Order: sequence, then structure tokens, then C-alpha cells
Amino acid sequence: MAGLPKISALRIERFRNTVWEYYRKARRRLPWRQTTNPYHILVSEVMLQQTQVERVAEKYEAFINAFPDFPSLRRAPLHRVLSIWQGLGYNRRAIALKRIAEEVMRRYRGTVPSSVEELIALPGIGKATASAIVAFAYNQPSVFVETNIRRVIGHFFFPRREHVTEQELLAVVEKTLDRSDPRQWYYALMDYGAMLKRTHPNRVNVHRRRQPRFEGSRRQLRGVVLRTVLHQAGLTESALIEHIGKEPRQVREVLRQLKNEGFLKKRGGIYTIS
DNA sequence: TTCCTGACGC
DNA sequence: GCGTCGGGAA
Repeated sequence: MAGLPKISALRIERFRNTVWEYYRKARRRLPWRQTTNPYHILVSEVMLQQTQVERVAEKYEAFINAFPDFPSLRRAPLHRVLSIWQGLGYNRRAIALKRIAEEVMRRYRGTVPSSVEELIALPGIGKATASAIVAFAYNQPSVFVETNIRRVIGHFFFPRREHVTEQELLAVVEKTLDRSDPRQWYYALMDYGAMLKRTHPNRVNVHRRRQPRFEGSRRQLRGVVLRTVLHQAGLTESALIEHIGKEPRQVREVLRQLKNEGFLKKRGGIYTIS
């Protein structure tokens, strides 16, 4: 357990001023920042998990237009949700969102919960996303770290440190959090982090596991299989294997996997997406 | 190759 | 704690 860093009040104030000043001049006008609708904010936060802002911006509007509220998302067929999701990656998030719509309607009567504990209990929502929703939808001073915040805190409070633990980062985030307006503060913090990424590239002070190569991977095949069933519903297993033209054994394995995860259904030897 | 407003099962 | 989950862009 590393000792908590002692940060003077003066240093905190200077840090806040720096971040606020940058935000005043160069804040990003993102579509999900123009709303206070908790559902819209929840959707954006799930989309933004491990996905660049620019790419989410392209999909967000289409998704919100197609499914403007929990009821419309809940009753939408999965294949429609997945086709709008196409290109965002981590397709299981689309399934999670549908299940969230189901849960929120049933258990919370359509109102997004405002506590981190309740939010974490929803599928596809972990600590970071739950805290972000609390901050952005309800303007509450929750404490969380994501990649932009990590970069900012590392830059100002742990310079030339090779590795900084999650605990250390959270402690500093909590101390420097401007509770007068948590929502705007976190927007500002993350915008500053996005700026640092451009001005100080490859200065990463957190250990990150590198992903295996995507080309030729099973995840790539999963994407291909899902897209194929999406566009060519009602094919048998052998027809799918023929159409996809990859290792039959691997395609079969992926089909079984996708079926178990709720992407596909098989009825009478025919694969569909409900 | 690396990274991206992580979550989840084991 | 480790593996897996997408896909696009730089």
C-alpha cells in the first residue's frame, strides 16, 4: 500500500485552474454532452468503453434516433440493434444495452438508477462506467479513473513514474475533484487528457496488457460470422460455412459460442438473430 | 503495432 | 490476476 500523496491546497487550486482554463478555451462539443437525459448518457458511456470518441460520435446519433428511450430499445429486435451497432466493436455491449433496458423498465420503472451500486448490478456496467453515469447524468461527485483521467493525473502528480496504481490515481482524483460541478469537471479532465495524448504521445504510466494480433484471430472471425448472419439470416450451418469460406471447425466453434452468448438462435438447423 | 472514456468469467 | 471480447485509425 503506497502512502497517500500529500497535496497542498495551493497545488490543487493550481491544477484545477489549469484544467478549467483549458476547458474554457478548447472543450470538445460532443453530442452526449448536449443532453441530461440519463438514458442517452448511459448509452454513450457504454459505447465509449474501449472505443474512441470519434468513432462513437458517428454511431451515437443513429442509435439514439432509432431507440430514443428504454421502451423502444427493449422492444426492438436484437438484429436491428446489432446492425446499427456494426463497426463499434465489442458487440456484446449491444446485447447488454437491451438487457439494461429490460432491467431498468422492470425494476426501476424506466428511471436510470443514481447510485453506483445499483448501476454496477446492471449488465455491461462496471465501476468506471457506473461512476461516469452518476457524474454525467446526475452531476454527483463520484470518483473514477479512465484512460484520459489516468493520463492527466499521471502527468501532473506522478511525472517520471513508471507505474501508478489504481488506488493512487483514485486518491488524487478524489482530492482534486471540483465538487461545485462534477459533470463539467470530469468533462474538463477528460478533455485535458485527450489533449495530452496528442502533445505527449506514448507516455503511458500504467501497465497495460497488449492485445493479441487481430488479423486471423477468433475475434475477427466472430465479427465476420455475426455480420454474415446479420445480412443473410436463415442459413444452415453448412451454408454459413460455405458462404464464409474459413476453417469449418472454427466457424462451427464460433457459431456455438455466439449462440451461447445470446447473439444467435438456432431453430431447425437454421441460424437467426432475434 | 498501438491504442481506445472497460467488463466479465475463470 | 489473466484471457477474451471488435474494429478502425494513426
